[in-house]
Amino acid sequence: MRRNSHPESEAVSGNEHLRPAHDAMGTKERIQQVALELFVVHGYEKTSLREIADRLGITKAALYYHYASKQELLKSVTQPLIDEFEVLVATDPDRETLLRAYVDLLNRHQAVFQLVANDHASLAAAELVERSAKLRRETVRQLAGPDPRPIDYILAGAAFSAVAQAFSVARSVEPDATPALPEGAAYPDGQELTEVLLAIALRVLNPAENL
Amino acid sequence: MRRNSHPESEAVSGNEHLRPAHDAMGTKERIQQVALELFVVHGYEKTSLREIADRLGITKAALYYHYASKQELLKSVTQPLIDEFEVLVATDPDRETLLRAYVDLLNRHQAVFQLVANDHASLAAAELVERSAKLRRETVRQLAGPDPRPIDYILAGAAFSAVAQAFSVARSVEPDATPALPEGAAYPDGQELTEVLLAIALRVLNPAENL
DNA sequence: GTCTATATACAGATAGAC
DNA sequence: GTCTATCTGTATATAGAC
Repeated sequence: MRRNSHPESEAVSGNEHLRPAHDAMGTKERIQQVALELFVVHGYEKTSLREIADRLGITKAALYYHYASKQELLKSVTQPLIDEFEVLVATDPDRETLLRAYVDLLNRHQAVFQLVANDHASLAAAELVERSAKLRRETVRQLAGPDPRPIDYILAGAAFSAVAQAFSVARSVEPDATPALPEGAAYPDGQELTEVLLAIALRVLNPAENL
Repeated sequence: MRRNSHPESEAVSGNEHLRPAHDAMGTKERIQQVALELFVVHGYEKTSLREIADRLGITKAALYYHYASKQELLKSVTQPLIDEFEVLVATDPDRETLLRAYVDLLNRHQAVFQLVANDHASLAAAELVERSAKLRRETVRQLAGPDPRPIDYILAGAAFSAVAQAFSVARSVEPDATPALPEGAAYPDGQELTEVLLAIALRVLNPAENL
């Protein structure tokens, strides 16, 4: 990968005002933040670097100082979630631990989840199609339990998806797609929401005998 | 490149006054079919008209004889599913009827579901963001039952999503994302699959008291 | 109904000044 | 670290011949 220079170290050189790692890091993070927002709304392919730059009040060329390409910018946005998820499944946790950790991931990487779940094109551009498929395969396998029958895989997939969707409703990720709540009513959140999501998953994961 | 100027379908040439567009229908449908396949795999924005034309053995310009724009082609592909879905929810069916009809929709419009579920950009380009949000809102409302509390909406969303995901696993819509089955094992299909999906939904939709 | 050729637009990306 | 200016590729869409 090509690097123009190291913005973090250069600012400390002279007698300028303090513009340490702070400034460069701040810009990179603001770029990621704006890019993520636009990717989620318009999709990766439909979002142009011009649009990102305009929103930030800079030019396209300035973007290229921070990221070598549009693809690199996308990867930098999706990487933390994928890496964390892979570490999680690699520990081969039990059902409940896995589900709780998954809900924690949903909470901390909400927007990135929304992006990769709704925009396959961004998965492809980030070269994550295979890795994310493997993640889903592994998660389903762990949820399906030992000696799974076909129906157990179906239930595991359903439970996995139900948790994410229930989270999406409770956190109003797509407000237009959910009925409005009456005055005074509110969705559970925090630890209470985690318990609800866990309970939903366990409902689905009940043994298949009575199907 | 193929230069055949008369594809087929002279069978009804005596009936132009009754079915004037019949000649073009075959070609139009082949275009839709190829377009849908490519949209699903690469996403709407990443699929070029050149790619569609090449796959059909014609040129881009020929495409424009059949569809006024790329957007019109997309709309013609997504319209049948959306229209049918809207008719369905407009009948305000009971839970079980709705779920069975939904599974029927999944079966008959599998690829279109896959497209709009995984590619928000195509929803936007087809100007279906609002309509599909309303469809989901209405479906969730009907699944949540009368006098729903917040938790009932959460359960309804979870159940809705669980059915689609369970269907996707059982029909191996994304084979790489599902663990391989052992020799001789197979997923349920047809009426049996419908019953399984219904049972999963009803598991989730159980009253919320024991959450 | 399909072709060749082209108009037009805008995307991602680079060069070099400041 | 950001700018202006530009290169290059490719996309949608159109014009007009056959």
